[in-house]
Amino acid sequence: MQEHIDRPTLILNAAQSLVQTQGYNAFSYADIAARVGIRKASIHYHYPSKSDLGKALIVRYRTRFRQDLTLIKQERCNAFHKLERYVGLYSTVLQNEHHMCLCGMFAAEMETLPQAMKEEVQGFFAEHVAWLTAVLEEGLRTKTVTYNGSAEAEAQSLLAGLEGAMLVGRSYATASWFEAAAHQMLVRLQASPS
Amino acid sequence: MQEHIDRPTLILNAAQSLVQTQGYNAFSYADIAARVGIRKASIHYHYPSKSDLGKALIVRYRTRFRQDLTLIKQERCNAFHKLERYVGLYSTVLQNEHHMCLCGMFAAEMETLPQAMKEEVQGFFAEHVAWLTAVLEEGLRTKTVTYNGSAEAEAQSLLAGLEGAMLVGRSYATASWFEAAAHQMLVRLQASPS
DNA sequence: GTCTATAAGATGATAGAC
DNA sequence: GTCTATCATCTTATAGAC
Repeated sequence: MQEHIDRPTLILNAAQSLVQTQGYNAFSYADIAARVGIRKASIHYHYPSKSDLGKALIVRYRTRFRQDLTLIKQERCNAFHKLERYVGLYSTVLQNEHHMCLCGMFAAEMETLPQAMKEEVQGFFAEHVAWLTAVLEEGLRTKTVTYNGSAEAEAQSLLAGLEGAMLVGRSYATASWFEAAAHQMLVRLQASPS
Repeated sequence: MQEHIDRPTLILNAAQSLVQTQGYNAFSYADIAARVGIRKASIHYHYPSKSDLGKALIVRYRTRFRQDLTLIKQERCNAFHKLERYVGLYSTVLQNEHHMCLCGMFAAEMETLPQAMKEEVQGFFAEHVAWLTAVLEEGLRTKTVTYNGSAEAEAQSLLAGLEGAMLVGRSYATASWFEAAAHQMLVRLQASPS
């Protein structure tokens, strides 16, 4: 049942895992080569420079996340449940070998990244804030979500909370740190049934 | 009026700024040497290995932050205002050349750090959660702060929100990203006068 | 497409003169 | 304490054989 996975994908998989655990500046082509079982030169054939690889990493990550967001949006469930599902996406990332959000990690290293990568990272966050803002507005209308102030500010606050909870929670061995903080954010947003 | 600042301090200052903007793995002794105007070997005299330097960085950062927390705690103001002051500390760090929280940056790179540094980073966060938990409990008693659930979970959530708001906000050029998210967190915690 | 070989430069770190 | 000089190793990247 073992699927054939092409080289470029295997390289991206290894690279993504390395970025999410150690950061973009902390891994080398040698690390990927060791994990995939090929030579460094072969990686350069598929991704000539490290920034090409980095760019491809974010593009794929954004595409996958965009699909998840679209799926959640289409689900027949209320806005609060959509937020729960959204938080679940982050929980899943973290539970997978204590991975940090790829773009959260890139955000930390932002100043050292080539321009093409910076723009992708900014696009990721802008996209998520826009998605969250829409869901929060829907939640207010349908009275399944509660908050004060603008939906956009609340979206920024929630996104910040989740990225920060991954960041800090990852520095501890216990997985519960993230879960406690994230649960607190969700409960706060839940409208009490009237 | 120019004070004499000793070499070890000048080295720490340069190193701290480099970590807060680029990360621990992205700067080298050569970068510090260029900024301070000395040679690489001189840095090794004061801090033999990079991990010695890293450790000294966190110890100083924790000490300074601890002094700030003690000062805020002693102020004659209500618990909500203490939280405002706490948020102000992060705002100040970020406004200083878009610096990320030193320990937030280290948290991202956690897996690549030597054990001695890891423990310092964990200690930093544990200390802040403990301080926030106490203030949040006081706020609930004195009715200046409002939240549901345990004070500790709320403390984790706030700390995560602030670290995350710095992380994401820093990836944009605009300073307002952090301010909007942080303001949202504060307003949410403020008890309405009865 | 993948390999070996190699380049050119950066990295953390040390020895020893001053 | 700071310097020059040097080290071994690692880094991204390329040339060319297979």
